[in-house]
Amino acid sequence: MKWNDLNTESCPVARGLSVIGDRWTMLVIRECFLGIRRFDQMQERLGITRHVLADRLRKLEADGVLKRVAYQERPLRHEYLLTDSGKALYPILVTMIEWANAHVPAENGSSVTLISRETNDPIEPKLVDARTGNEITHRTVIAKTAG
Amino acid sequence: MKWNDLNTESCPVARGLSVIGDRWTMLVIRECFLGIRRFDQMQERLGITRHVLADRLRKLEADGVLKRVAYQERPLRHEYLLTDSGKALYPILVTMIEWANAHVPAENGSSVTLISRETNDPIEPKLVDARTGNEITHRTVIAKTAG
DNA sequence: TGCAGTAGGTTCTTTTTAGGAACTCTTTAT
DNA sequence: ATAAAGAGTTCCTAAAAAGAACCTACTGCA
Repeated sequence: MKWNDLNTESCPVARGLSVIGDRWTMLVIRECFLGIRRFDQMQERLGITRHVLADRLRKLEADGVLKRVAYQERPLRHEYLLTDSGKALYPILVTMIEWANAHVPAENGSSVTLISRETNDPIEPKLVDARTGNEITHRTVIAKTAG
Repeated sequence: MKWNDLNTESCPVARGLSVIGDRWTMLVIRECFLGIRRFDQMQERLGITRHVLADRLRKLEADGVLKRVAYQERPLRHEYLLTDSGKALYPILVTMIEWANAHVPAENGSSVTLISRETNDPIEPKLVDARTGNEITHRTVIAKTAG
């Protein structure tokens, strides 16, 4: 199977990966959540090559995750903003942060944690079923294929 | 920045991606959650090349996500099982499924949804703070760099 | 008028990674 | 003795990413 066939798959994991399953894409998204909007700024912060960054931004725009918005004419300049679909990636980012903090040790001690914007208290992400409030684990939930 | 420098970064997003930020890795993990344990079975189901699959399994084992366990001697054969660290990836898989179902249309209508193992009811994943029960969104939570 | 600077790319060239197919090795099954 | 299963490895080609330089409007300044 070629990589590009993934997004035609019925499995949502494969479809999701066809958009964000790439070495750089989630880092670009991270920058967007941190308020970074411009090409050069992203390029410098990430250390990504300009070529690859241009490519990823194009793809993310095509996939409806980012939108390219002019912030000035003459010369025409654009910035990249998260769409609603892009903002909806936040839970993925948060669960990744949580997993990595717990399971991938940083080589230098420092790290990044999540805190409440209101109270400054650290938060402890947990995935629950909105209907019942029960925690979601691989023991309580299964995937089901629907026609 | 080279890809391999990512895992030394203090950002947990980058560290997480150094393990799972790859075209195939989460699909291999998906197979594991579906109970697939053997090389040939994974290879056939995924359509991945044997070469790349062998490489990914080696890396996942090195990163402590999978463990390689002998299920027979003579000839010696191994199977791949999720470690605790690997099982802890389940919330990432679930949030990805949820996002893709909402934001990446399948080209053929069919899809996969999550249901409760007990009641068979569909579940609706939601990320909350375990301490307060409040939903986590990019408006309520920020990242903080520590030490 | 000309020169430097800024923003957002594109064009090379070289290295890495992936795809595709065939081959190996060990052991049981026919 | 021959074939098949299971888990890879080898080799060779094609696609992507790294790295650096270059291009195209402008603006501001001397």
